[in-house]
Amino acid sequence: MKVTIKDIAKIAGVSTATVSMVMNKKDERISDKTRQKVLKAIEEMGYVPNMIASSMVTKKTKTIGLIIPDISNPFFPDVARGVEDRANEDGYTVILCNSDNDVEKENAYLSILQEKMVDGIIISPSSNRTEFNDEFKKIRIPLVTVDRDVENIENYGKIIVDNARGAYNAVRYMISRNHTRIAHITGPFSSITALDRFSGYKKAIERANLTFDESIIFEGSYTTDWGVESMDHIIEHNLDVDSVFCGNDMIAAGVYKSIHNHGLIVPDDYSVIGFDDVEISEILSPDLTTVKQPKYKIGYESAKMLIHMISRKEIDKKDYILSTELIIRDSVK
Amino acid sequence: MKVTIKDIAKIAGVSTATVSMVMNKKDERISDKTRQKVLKAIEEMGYVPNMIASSMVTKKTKTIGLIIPDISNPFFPDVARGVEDRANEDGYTVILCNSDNDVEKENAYLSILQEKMVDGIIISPSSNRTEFNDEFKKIRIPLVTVDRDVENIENYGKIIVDNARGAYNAVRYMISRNHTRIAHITGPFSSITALDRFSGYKKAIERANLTFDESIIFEGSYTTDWGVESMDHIIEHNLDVDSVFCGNDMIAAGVYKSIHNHGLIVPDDYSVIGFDDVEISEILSPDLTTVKQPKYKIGYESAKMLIHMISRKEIDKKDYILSTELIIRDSVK
DNA sequence: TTGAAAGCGCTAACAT
DNA sequence: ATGTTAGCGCTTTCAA
Repeated sequence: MKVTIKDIAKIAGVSTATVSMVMNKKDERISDKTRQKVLKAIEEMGYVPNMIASSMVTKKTKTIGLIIPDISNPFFPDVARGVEDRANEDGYTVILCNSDNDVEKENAYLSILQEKMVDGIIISPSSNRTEFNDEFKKIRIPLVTVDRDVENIENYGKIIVDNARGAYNAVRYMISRNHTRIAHITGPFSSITALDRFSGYKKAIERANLTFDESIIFEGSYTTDWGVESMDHIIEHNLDVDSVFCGNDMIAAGVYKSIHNHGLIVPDDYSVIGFDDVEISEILSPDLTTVKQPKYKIGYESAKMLIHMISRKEIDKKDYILSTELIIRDSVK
Repeated sequence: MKVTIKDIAKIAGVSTATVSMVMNKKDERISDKTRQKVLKAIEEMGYVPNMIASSMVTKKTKTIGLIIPDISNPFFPDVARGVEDRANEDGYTVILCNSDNDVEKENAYLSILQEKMVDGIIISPSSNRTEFNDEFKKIRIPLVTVDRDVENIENYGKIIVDNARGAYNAVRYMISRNHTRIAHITGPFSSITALDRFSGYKKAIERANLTFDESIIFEGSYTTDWGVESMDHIIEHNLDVDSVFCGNDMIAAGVYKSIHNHGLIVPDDYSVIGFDDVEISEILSPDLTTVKQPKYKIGYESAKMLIHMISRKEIDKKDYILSTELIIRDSVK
């Protein structure tokens, strides 16, 4: 039989109310003698408080939900880590949910989390989500969206990364190093991040009075394969290109591959810049110059904002825009 | 005000027991008319069942805890994903905990998880754990250990990977390709996996009647830096080595780096084999030959075993040993 | 400084 | 086929 607060009360010869108070450090006015008796009983019996029962009355589970597309995507582990670290600081625990960018799955998790009475939710919404008058609208607990922006939902917090500016700075850097024909290999334009990075690229090109050339824009997926394929095309068709700005580091890795496969050299033959700064950027040789996303910080700050919303019982509408940082390594001539 | 089962009962003009029954699909003997009334009320009121209250009586939270050293370590996201997928199949949700290989933190999570009344725990125990007569012994709920083995605890499940055999096969492969001076750059021998891989290496060397040479064993950490440092040493001291078997892929990445930095070529100058098969092994050029760990499967099977233990209410002691696979790519001559 | 007791929202045994 | 009711283990007034 599980030992409960009643057992402790009996052993210590006090009431359950007293035990509860010392457990929760609301024991300023409990005599030291009583406190010791209680503590001793707890120790001896190996009492483990039942937080479910406590949640029942306090209406707090000290749990938050984290919904992301896929923890296997190298972008998210650091985000998750940031969330967990911040949550942990305030005694929260986090439930991890992978949505696979599937709106159905996302909705399912959204409602399970609410049934489990989590105190709040952090979500990186599926890029396929088009209708927001559904599950999202029904959410009555604190919510913060991350990374991908979502229109039409109210009463929620928002952490975003300034992708456009990150891209802009990267391309400007290339231009400052005398590159004039900068290709852009990007992820799908159905994703807002890809769109934003593209717009930053374009703006930098135009501001520098270079000609924007659609034929050296390669829209595809955020994968190594897409990087290889696009770069193969550039090299084999002998396109007039001196450098390439990649939508993310995976694409950049593919670009490296293609360049090496053709017996060419980074940055001598082509300069390359990536985006994200995942682990691989320091593994590639030469080390990849890339736009660093504050992944850990994204997670950390979103948890911070959420917890703030939870404890203030008020909705904190302020958006939080995080900026990127250009990490200059060795892939630009 | 939150709507509760009572409200639904009132609106539908039935008892809470009835509502409960239709909610839980235990409604074979509820008339169709009543069921419809209930369903309609639930729909109209936007009723969200309170699972905490239900856990209170059923003693099941449908939640499992997952304790790993660090989700940012590229080995774990796939494991976590496997756990979540299997858990999800049976309606379980998972709480993610990062221990940082810190026994204190691990113990803290172990007790929090029990307070939260999780139905079971999957843990990749800290390699620093030496005493098992502590928190571990006190655990009264289903538990399965993963990846790292732990002695002296009973009543738990166990998923292990045959590291020794994986290493053995890798080294044998190198030998079959006429390598005779195979260096081994490995992680810390405080970790059982490093020890096992080393023993596999040694066995392969000895079985082939090659001489085991301690001076080409480099024990350090599972990092790129350690790979660079060790390989630099090998090259700069001109050690008699024709190939290197690495304790993991990060080390192999460092080895590549060092080789490239010295203007040498993989595999022409040195053949290289890694361990784990994380994403980077396909990003390195040439593609890295490596020993693949079934990361996703490790997670999936551990969750499967755990859920089995949970639902059978009996402890399933059988260990489950997963094997590795040598993925032959282009880094061995 | 401490205890008694109500009640959180639900399920399950027992009635009807 | 459906309703009544007693808890589950805790916290929190309110009394003493």
